Amino acid sequence: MYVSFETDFMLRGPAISARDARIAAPPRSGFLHLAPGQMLFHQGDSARSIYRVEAGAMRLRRVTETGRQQVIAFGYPGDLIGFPVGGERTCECEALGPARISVISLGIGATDRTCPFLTDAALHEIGKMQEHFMTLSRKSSRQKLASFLNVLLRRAGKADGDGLSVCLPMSRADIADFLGLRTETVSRSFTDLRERGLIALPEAHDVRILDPDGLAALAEADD
Amino acid sequence: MYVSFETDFMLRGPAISARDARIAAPPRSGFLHLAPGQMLFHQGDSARSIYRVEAGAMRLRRVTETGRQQVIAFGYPGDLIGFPVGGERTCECEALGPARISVISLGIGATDRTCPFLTDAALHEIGKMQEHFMTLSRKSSRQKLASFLNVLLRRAGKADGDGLSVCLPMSRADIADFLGLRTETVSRSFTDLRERGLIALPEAHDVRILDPDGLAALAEADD
DNA sequence: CGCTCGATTGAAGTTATTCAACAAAAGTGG
DNA sequence: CCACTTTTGTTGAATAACTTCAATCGAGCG
Repeated sequence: MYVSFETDFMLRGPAISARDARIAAPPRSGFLHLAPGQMLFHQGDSARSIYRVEAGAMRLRRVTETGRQQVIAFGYPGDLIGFPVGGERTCECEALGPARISVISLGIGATDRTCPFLTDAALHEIGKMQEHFMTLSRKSSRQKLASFLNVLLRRAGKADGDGLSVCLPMSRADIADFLGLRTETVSRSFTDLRERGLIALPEAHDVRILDPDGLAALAEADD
Repeated sequence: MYVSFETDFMLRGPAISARDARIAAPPRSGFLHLAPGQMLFHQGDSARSIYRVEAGAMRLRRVTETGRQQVIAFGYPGDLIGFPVGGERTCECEALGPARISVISLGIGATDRTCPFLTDAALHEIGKMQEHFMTLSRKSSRQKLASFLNVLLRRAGKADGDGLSVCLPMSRADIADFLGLRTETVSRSFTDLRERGLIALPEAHDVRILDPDGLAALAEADD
């Protein structure tokens, strides 16, 4: 979950491209049930699989040699996570709450039918990451938060009475780390959006979206 | 070119993984010679190929529906650029100076030998983009610039007498856009690095690296 | 030679961060 | 189940950082 609305691909499974209808869904070698805080994988783990989030939410975080940390993405149902680079996981992944994960084995052969699937998935991942670049740069703190909530709304928004609401399974610190801000700034931005009448915060991890259009407009605004 | 030091992969060509030695270099259907400012492709172009920069430098820029622009990456010799997502280019690409580009056709079949190549390339691209996330977030302007110069030094650094130098084919505005800053801030950061004795600027587009270790230390510092 | 564009610098204004205090929620152990 | 501790979230005030607006400088070009 970066800042992308292209959920169709991930939710429906791999695209069956017209130019090769033989591409099928990849084999799933099993399901995992994770407890809150449980690690799915660590940075540097050798890997021959990727994962699909089936339920719950995951946090992907990358750490540099110097100890600098950065939340790279959040994994929501339908998201593929854990793309191995050079046969290794490039970040660590932790469950934010109870989560169900399906394992997609990448097999061993180059002509394996998983290859086109993996290629397509990796290319879509690139597109989603590019979207996230647009959010990280040149936006104010409240615009970043508005963008973030906007994406979450489309990915995990639920009808709530006559309105919409989003649950935030991650901490303020996680959100701050993801958006390149401090937790205090995130907190202030939440307050800001609330005072502007765009959202309501019945609880810290439960956001009611009062003005979806206004939120989207703020997220994409040029000023 | 994001913020990655993993140049080996790109420079040597596709990795010949031990588990499938049949993976070969992809077919190259031709070379292109671009003039300064010439576009290689536009956002939204349909695509069945990727490109490899052979000489020169390219700028990749993404534009939103609202007109917001963002420099996503720079393409240096050895870099693969133009990964199509859903059969379309997701950004526009312009030559920063005279450039030579090789075209890598992605063929039409799923079992084509280009698939493992493309998969590997896309996965490496993901890793490089993750590195760039580390630079965009939570770094000061001079740390961002130091990181940028540090990468350029490793990608395009040349021995210059008894020292090192880097040529910057892009404008200050491009650098600012890439790092999520303003041109004035980039300019001030250059001055800052110069006054700290880390670099010298004989000309605006010609940087001498006086203290490579100090530059690298600043780029990764926690303070 | 004069023009234009890109780069730099200055000063003021805005925004985010830092440090600190407090409040609220979650976890712990009796 | 309640008191206690710890963690997490919010808010305030001061500082630092980046941006904005404006002016200047210099290189490239007609």
